[in-house]
Amino acid sequence: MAKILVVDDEPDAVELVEFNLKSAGYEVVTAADGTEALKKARAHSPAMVVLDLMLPEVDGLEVCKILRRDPATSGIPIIMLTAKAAEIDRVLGLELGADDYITKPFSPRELVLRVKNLMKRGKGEEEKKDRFQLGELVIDVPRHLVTVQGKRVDLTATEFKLLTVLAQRRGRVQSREQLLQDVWQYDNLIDTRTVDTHMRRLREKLGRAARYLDTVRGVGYRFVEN
Amino acid sequence: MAKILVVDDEPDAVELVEFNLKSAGYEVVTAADGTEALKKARAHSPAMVVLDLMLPEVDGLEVCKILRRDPATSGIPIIMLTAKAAEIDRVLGLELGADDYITKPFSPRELVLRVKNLMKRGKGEEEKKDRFQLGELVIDVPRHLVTVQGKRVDLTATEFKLLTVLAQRRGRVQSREQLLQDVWQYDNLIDTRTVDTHMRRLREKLGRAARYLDTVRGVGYRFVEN
DNA sequence: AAACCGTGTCACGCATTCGTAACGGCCTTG
DNA sequence: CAAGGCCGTTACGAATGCGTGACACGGTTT
Repeated sequence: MAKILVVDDEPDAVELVEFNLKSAGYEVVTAADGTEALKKARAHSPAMVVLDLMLPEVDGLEVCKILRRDPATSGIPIIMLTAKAAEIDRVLGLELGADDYITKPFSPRELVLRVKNLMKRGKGEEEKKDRFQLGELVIDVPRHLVTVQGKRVDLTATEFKLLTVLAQRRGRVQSREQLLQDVWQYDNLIDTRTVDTHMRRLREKLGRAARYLDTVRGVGYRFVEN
Repeated sequence: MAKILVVDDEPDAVELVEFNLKSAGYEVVTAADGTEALKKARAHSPAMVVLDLMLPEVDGLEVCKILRRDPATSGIPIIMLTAKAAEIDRVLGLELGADDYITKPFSPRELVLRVKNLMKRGKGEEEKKDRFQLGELVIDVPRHLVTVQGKRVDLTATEFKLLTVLAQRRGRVQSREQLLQDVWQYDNLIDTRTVDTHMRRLREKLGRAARYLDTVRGVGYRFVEN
């Protein structure tokens, strides 16, 4: 999942944020001061930065500006943590373009919500297909609808996700582990054979359209290319 | 590129918005009060208006209404700037049809994103409907009125918003989190199960028309397509 | 003050869905 | 041809998701 850089000089604050973001399924990198933050931002190129305004030596504002100036990091969304509401205007408004802010003390849930929100917004720009059509099989992601020969097929949430993940990677074989990652998220506690069962249910429901789902013995599963 | 009219009485705010929109490649015209805004809207016929709600003399709501009434300007998309989340309902819902809103303080990048978004939608010709009719169910958004089989149904503000959000995205499944975002607005940290409760109340009040509201297990809710 | 309304949360129970184990067939390999 | 892995299939207990009723809280009305 996405990697997030958390910058704060108070270890307690870092830990709090880290714990909650990890619970939400994000990977977390931390830094305790401005220079370390800049170094790690370049090294890890995180998907987002959560940045405390008050930092020793190089403060948050500086870090923000520098990140924005460097083309390698200028695209990374930044959420500012600030103690004073009065500073908000400067943070958001002025030359440094933070994308959102949270005033301390903040609720962990709120933080996670804002992070998710920003993540989604960022994705909006990259194009991802939300509709697939192969012969008699149609997959409509936003409508959560699958039809075979015009007839609606009722899939459960996991079946649907499994199908779309395979469809999005059409032609490429996906190992069971890969599928567990992408369909079941990071729940690695699951038996790989579970995938088989779901594939079976999926094929059963798809009927004749099941022929688009290949089994690659010893490797995994694949959605046929055309 | 497209021309955008920015209306705000605080010079700092205007400058901020202007700078960011220009950076994004738009041409910008500014106005500091309502009458100036109306004058410039007619003179330049901009492709979009970014309009502060709080203005001296003629306020943003008035400007919005007048722009909508005049055929020469009624087609121009309007983005409202507002300080209070509570005002959002009035802005979007009621007699004046603003196309989007941003609460202050806002991130410049968010503003630009929304502007781009609206620009695209204008081209896409997807118009936001303010009246829905599906069999015996009629939803009149500007009038805040819902009828089933000609009989009026009293909905609370949240119920109504929930219904209209679903209706506007007819056919597409909306996750609980999505609905919390769009119905309950940003600031709230609400349990996702709350959505269920409101759905239940909504269905109860809608009676037989409740069949238009699908539950998609493991995913969210959906207003049926036809 | 009392009553009411709109709202958010909780707990319970049911139905569906999920994950796993077990078995048996098929393909591969030697 | 036999053995061993790999996969499809079946069945079943566990877990989950959702609808529902009840309740608490704050704001407004009576």
